[in-house]
Amino acid sequence: MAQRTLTAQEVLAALREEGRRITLPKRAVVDVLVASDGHQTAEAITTAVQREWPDVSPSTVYRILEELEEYALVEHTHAGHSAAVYHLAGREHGHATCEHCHVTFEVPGELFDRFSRDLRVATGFTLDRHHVALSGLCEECAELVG
Amino acid sequence: MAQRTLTAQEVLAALREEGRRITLPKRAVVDVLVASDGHQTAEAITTAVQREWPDVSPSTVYRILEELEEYALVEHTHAGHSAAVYHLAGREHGHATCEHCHVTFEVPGELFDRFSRDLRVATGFTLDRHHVALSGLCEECAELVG
DNA sequence: GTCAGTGCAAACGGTTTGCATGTTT
DNA sequence: AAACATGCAAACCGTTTGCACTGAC
Repeated sequence: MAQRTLTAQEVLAALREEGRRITLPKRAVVDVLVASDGHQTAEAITTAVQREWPDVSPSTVYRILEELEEYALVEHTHAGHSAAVYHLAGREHGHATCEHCHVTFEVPGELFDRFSRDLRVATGFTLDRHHVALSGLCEECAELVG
Repeated sequence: MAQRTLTAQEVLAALREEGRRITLPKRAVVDVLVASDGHQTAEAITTAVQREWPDVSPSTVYRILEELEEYALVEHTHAGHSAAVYHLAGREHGHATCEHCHVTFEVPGELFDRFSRDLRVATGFTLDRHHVALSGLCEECAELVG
């Protein structure tokens, strides 16, 4: 897996190489993903795209995100009951979502290594550290909420 | 936190003590939870209840589960994109859901201890080991899927 | 010109809610 | 009798899908 996130050009080039067409909505979605380089819901991505291109529809954004995931250019993560968050593929990491402020943080992949091994030995379960976010409280909210 | 799961009588007694009324649907839901002692979706609980009491409605089951959670008699856990699973409060444990067969397993609480500490030290994040299930592959599916 | 990609609107699964009725206390 | 709890149906949110049209190649 790559050690840095991709650029817009790299993402579009990869799509072209797979024989997919490059369209305005795709450029817009990729631009939003690259610009924010964060973990955003499909709705947030749609809103950001629509600021510049108001008639790009939510369903198109979902289809584009799905297409990007198919070629491992984007990944999504689920956090509790809330909407999935999407981000460019790149650094290997896990996720942790604050139950109070609902922000999703990255967690360095190495932190999972020992836990992942212990878990497999004890239970036979192979951890996918990426696809579901850990749940809990971020530092600020832990102080507030107790 | 208690070290064993509750009995139906204990659950109903706790509700009564809180001034809630004991109704047929509540008895039925609690019976299903006690009988299976597993991790079930609201839909599965509803179906089980309806085998004996066909006109208990799904919304009532949701409301009862919510009420039981309010008094910490039941807990629910999210696993990826799928429906939440509910179970009686009791043993302290985490959850792991197989991405392939969608079964949710319990993970002994102690397994999380070191990871939880490392995570807090490294990132400031306080893990809630219960509310979101780990994601990955169970032993059988890992063999099948690779 | 062809076909992948799009916008729209409707459907979806899981869950919540408003309201009139029924049942526990 | 007075709350509280229920059933039903409709609404909800995030997401997916069918369809006719548009625009990249």
